[in-house]
Amino acid sequence: MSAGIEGWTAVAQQTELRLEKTERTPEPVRPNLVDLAYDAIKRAILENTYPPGYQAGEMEVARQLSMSRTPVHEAMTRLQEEGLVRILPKRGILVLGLSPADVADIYDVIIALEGAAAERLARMPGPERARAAEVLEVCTGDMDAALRQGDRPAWAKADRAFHDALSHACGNARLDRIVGTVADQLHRARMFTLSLRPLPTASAIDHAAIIAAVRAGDPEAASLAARTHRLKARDQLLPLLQELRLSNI
Amino acid sequence: MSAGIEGWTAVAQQTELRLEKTERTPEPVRPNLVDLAYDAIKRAILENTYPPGYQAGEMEVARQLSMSRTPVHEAMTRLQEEGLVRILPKRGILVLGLSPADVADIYDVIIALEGAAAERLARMPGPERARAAEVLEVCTGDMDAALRQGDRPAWAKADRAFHDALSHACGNARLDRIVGTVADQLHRARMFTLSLRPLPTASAIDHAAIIAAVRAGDPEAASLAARTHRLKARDQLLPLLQELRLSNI
DNA sequence: TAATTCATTCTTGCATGCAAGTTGAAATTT
DNA sequence: AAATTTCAACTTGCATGCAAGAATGAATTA
Repeated sequence: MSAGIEGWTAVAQQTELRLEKTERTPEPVRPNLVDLAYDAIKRAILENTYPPGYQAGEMEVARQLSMSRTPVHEAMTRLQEEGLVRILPKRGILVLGLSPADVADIYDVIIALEGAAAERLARMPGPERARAAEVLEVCTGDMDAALRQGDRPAWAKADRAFHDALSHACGNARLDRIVGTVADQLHRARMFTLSLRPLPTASAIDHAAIIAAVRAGDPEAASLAARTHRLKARDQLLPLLQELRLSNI
Repeated sequence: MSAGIEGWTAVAQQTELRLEKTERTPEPVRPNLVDLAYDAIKRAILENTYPPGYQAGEMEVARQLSMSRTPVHEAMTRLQEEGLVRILPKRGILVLGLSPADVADIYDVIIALEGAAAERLARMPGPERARAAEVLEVCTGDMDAALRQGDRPAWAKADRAFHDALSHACGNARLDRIVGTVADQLHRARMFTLSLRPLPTASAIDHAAIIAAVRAGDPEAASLAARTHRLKARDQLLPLLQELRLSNI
């Protein structure tokens, strides 16, 4: 499980958190404060504004978001369920880090589910497959473009878009949701090592293989390609994390 | 996604909900009311005390649990994330049903993840594999015993225990947690059709195959056996649900 | 009679109040 | 001086208060 760093000093003391509207929120017709708090805090964690080990009281976060404690409290509960923070009974929240073991676990889940998504996608009727393949190809194109310019953040964003599209297009909303949640957690680790890895030129080939299998309507091949792709990514990322000996991100 | 039944009459009007301690709760050193409410409501839904279409205000539920609205409110948010209820903006909560499509989606997720769990299990070092295999065998034994006595509920319970043990023993806490959540949702559908299905004598054989593959340390075979088992269950359950034309459970 | 408007009541979303529990340090003892 | 106890400030968990929004039904109009 997630291992937090107990004895850290709080770093992001007086940060101002923004309340922005994220896309993934279901249907925020009348946006409620809980969702706003949830999104803001989650973003702060994933973008390392709240680094692992950061400890804060609800009051403090509530002040930063200019709302009362109640919505923050609820948001924290949610975040704890996702494994991003731990609520220390009467001592506030602790932002958790990801150990290499955590990352490995997350990859297991993603590999299994994304494989299933690719398989499903390849089983869809032709027109839908073609449409999905086109979306995926656009993402891959964006990745190539970013790669040629050496723009790593843009590459990461396009890569993320590819994988989001993959699980989204498969038509299984639950699967999509779970993959999204788990991929969010991976995001931190990937961003952290983004500048340390060689430019991932191989990814484009992997993605092409997935797209081809989807186009061909070959579920087995699609699943295999998707899983292989993530496996390779995992085997590239994990040694880096262990080498860094940060042990936690 | 889950389709609720809009125009139902509330059935379980004055039910008294019990606050019992469930085993799955992480570490309830000092049990907080939110978890209590969450468990109680979830159990009520899964056991059909709150049937699909049941609509209730927070106040009402809070009274049944003899607590204030706040913990109930938080619990409802969690349950909505799991897809068990929908919060109707100012009209209370609606217990959702599972359409056959929902069940199919859930099976996709479980098949993928349980396959991964079995694979992981088969990759573990010998002693751990043996220990896990023994646990699994005990569950299978319980199933056989229940089957011989025609005790369907006992069989279902033992079957559940087998699958819980499988994902639990694989050592990936996140995977275990996700599978647990999703399997919970399946529980309703399975219980609903429990008396309508023929006695599932084939399950024992499937389980034996999984156990054998784990014992042999054959990840591929283990994964395949686990997935095949769930696939068969799905193909048996889904037609029944569609035939029942309840369309929602 | 049917449809529309209006008002009343109920319910939720969030803020705040209160009590229980925890932390950290001062004060006391050994 | 070290260890233990006591105490005060702070924080959370939950209850409650309040205001905004929605539903229901009455009253009015066509």
